[in-house]
Amino acid sequence: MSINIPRGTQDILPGEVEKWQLIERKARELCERYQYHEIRTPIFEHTELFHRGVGDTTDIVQKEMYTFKDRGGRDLTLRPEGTASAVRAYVEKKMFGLANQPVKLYYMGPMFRYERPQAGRFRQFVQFGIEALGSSDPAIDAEVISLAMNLYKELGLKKLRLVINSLGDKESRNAHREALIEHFKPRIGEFCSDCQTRLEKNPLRILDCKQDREHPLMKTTPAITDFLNNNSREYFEKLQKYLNLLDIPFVVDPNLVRGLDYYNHTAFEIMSEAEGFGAITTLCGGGRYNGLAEDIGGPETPGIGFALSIERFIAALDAEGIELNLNEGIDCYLVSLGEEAKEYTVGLLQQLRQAGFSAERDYLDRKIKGQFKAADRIKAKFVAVLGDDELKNEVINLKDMTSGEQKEIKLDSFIKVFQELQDRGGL
RNA sequence: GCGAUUGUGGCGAAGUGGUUAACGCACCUGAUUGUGGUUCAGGCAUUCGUGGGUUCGAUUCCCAUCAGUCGCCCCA
Repeated sequence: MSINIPRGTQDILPGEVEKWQLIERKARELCERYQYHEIRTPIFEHTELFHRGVGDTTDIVQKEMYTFKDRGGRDLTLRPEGTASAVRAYVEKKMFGLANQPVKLYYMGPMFRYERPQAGRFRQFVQFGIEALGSSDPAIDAEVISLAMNLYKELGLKKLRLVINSLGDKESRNAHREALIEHFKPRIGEFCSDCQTRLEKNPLRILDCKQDREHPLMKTTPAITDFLNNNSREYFEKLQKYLNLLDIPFVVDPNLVRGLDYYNHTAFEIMSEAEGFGAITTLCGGGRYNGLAEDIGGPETPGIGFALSIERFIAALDAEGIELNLNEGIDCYLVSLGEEAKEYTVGLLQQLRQAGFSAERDYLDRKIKGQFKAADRIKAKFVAVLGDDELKNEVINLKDMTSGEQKEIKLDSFIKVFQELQDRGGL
């Protein structure tokens, strides 16, 4: 029996990996423009970090973590998300003391959650995320959102839906929480068992329940918007003003509740509205997490960020039928006939590559026909044929594969002629 | 954790309780002894996911198991 890939993981093969590379390149380039700088943190952390950072009541911590003990008995966990690590590093490396403030970071890499895989959900998946630490200006909330939106747009996504909400500050949240409990308590028996346990632990999550969506009480829930104190309300209004200023369309959804405990004030989600997308449409999620740094043992620090999955990004591109501009094809394929010519093309191939061209040759002792087929298959723009005749006359036959034209070129000037050819774009 | 569904060559996909398991694509060879994308002819499964059972006989029936896919919960 051969061994196969672990459940919920993927091999990304050549042909598909180019999409990843393009998105990764775009993301880095965009971060550069926005002045977010990469941070690389370990793929595993002390389990405690996620208990404190992500929150004990979350599904992630309760049932989705890859937790293990190392040989020294340390309790470690493969990171299920990126924010906790980034903030841990921020605190541990005392980045709050840097001259450059706010601290703007980005990361890209694999995350791990033990879940049943389905469309858009994996056990190992790749997130790109950014974090802005040290500013509580709603303008930076807008900046964070705009970076995500721009990344999607620059790669061609159109069917996007940005949903925002405010969870308010601590005071607002508590007031809302009390109101929710009061609202649901009298008839909580009519709700699903999950919601019944949510009532005391985290009543906000009831709003997210899909099972009880039709219950009459769900239509009259006290909205967080009505419980925002002046400070929170003002913050939310400013954010909306900035989003309008940036021409970023959005809808306010008072029921938007993010699954992680650390969020307050701004919460947002970007979803794909493409037809034929799977059941999971969330491409990107994020929000403000003032207080998280403190929970981890650092100074009081405001922060905001998002995370998006590359897998879902690609799924959205595919769903919208967007062809990425991946440069395909190689510059030159060398066909050789006979042992002597073959030896010669080994050197020629090297020269082409050193001159900056993508070039390939046959390594399977194929006949000329087979070599041409191979050249065609990898979309060679040109094929250079070197046989005994050419070698004798010190020439090489260069064929333009799009036009079919063929020309004899002096062997010793081949690289130079080939270079000139590129500027003209053909024979 | 729960549910549905699928598992036949490199890929897609028929099929039947019984000597040789369709077909398409891809690939290889030749027609064309040094020129690709077209055509034609040939070639390409000694595990029909794995293990067990029923049977004279199972790829087809039953059970178990593993894996994939999709959905629920929740999330990126």
